Amino acid sequence: MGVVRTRIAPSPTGFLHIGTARTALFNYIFTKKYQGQFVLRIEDTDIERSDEKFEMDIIEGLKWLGLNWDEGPEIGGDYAPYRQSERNYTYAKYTQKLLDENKAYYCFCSQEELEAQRADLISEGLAPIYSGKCRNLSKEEIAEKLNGNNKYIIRFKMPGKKIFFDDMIRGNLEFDTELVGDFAIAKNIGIPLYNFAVVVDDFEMKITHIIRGEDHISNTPKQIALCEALDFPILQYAHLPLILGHDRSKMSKRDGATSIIEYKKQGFLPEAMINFMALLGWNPGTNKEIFSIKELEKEFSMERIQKSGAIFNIQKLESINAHYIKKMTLEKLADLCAPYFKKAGYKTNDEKLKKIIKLEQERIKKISDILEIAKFFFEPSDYLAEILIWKKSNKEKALATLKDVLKNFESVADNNFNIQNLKPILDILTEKHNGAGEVFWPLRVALSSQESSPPPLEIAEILDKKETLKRIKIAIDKLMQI
RNA sequence: GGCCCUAUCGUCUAAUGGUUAGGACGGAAGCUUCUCAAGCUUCAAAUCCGGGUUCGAUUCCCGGUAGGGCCA
Repeated sequence: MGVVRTRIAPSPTGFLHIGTARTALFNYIFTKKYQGQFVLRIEDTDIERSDEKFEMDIIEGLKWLGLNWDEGPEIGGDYAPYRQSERNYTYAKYTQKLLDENKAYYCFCSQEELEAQRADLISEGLAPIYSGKCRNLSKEEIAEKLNGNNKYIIRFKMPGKKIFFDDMIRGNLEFDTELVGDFAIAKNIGIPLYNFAVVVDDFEMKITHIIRGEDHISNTPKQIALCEALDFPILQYAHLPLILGHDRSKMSKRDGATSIIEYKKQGFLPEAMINFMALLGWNPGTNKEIFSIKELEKEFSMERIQKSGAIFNIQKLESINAHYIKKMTLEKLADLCAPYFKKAGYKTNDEKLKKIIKLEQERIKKISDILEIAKFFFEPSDYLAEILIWKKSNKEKALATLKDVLKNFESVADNNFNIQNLKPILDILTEKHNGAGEVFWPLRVALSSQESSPPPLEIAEILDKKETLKRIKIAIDKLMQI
């Protein structure tokens, strides 16, 4: 394969959603595999709907995922600018060329007229294409209408023929352009419409491979026809299957976050997102499921991309995320968790934090889970006295064991208050009270204020002697009141 | 409405013209000194339908059906 140049070309009319992120990923790993260049181009031709905040979100999201580009709006490159709104002179040049060569024409048909035609054609069961009314206006007619300030658009003269292309994922695809008709390419000389701007930019930016969503398949024949008219080379196309919502339709808000940054906020790790997205539509052909981005760069192949759409399944994402959390070093995980405690107003130190993280590491699926699952270390919550009683036990026994534990713990020196020294005590009490449940359960609930938690001694050590005794006393008081 | 794409457990997917149709997530059960989590073991769960081609089709072909996409 020669030089590979790819691009991700999002419109800043919305946040970076999972589909665009996944397309970016496939472009990125494909490009890296062939040591090519990856370009970010902002397609902001729709000025009304484009917003800088969306562009920022897109850039932030891609960077967070680690999908760095070699050329783009904020870093420049040989083919700058990389924002379509700044490239009007380029589009104007090619629009004029098509007009001069009689490959495009002014169309003065009104919106109402066009819609009426469409409706007619559809009701007759025909393809809703443009009639070609303005195709052969004379120079005089055009000049007259232009002078008369008539509203117009510029249409491309679609050659009536079949267009074939070889999709890297789907194989040979054939389209009859008779069924497409003369489509609009520009609102004005310098104001291009989607298909035209894409073709011009991909040529100007020397893109070689277009890897994009399946939703662009039917745009491809239009773009190829434009390439032919402009004497541009035909590029390699690869159309990725779509990411679907729970009901197999397009992803909507209730199927997941609107922005990739939302996943970051929810505590997903970028490496998990990458891994998950890669598996949505691609597989290595082996049972291996965990891939770093570097491994993907090596093992990725277009041949193994799926043809059918994939439903976005957050549980799978969570399980992959949990995997990466388990593999993470304590230091790194602590760094990621610390802000959640800080935000909640809990003061901690490195040592305590690491102990907590070590204990909870295998219990969280997302970083954000840490606060909910570990806040009891900082402040006990109120709980029902009844939950102190083990299901196979009763109030009297719970009270007796807690009192016993309290008495024995009190005798341990402050600086010896750790698992190692506490365990023998619990072993003796377990024997004395006929079963681990009789001792572990009430103590654990007393320390954690909840029915499910890590084991009691691990908690006690982190809490320290003073806090442990305090919580046991509270539990005893609670039991006495029922 | 036209055109295009797609079809394997609930989900993501593997496989091959001949397999007990494999794995993962999720689910169920069990084991692991109380609970949770993790880990391990086990179980349930799929080739859309109908025709061909073939000794044999989940796989190749055709037609349906369903879903999706684009055309505004």
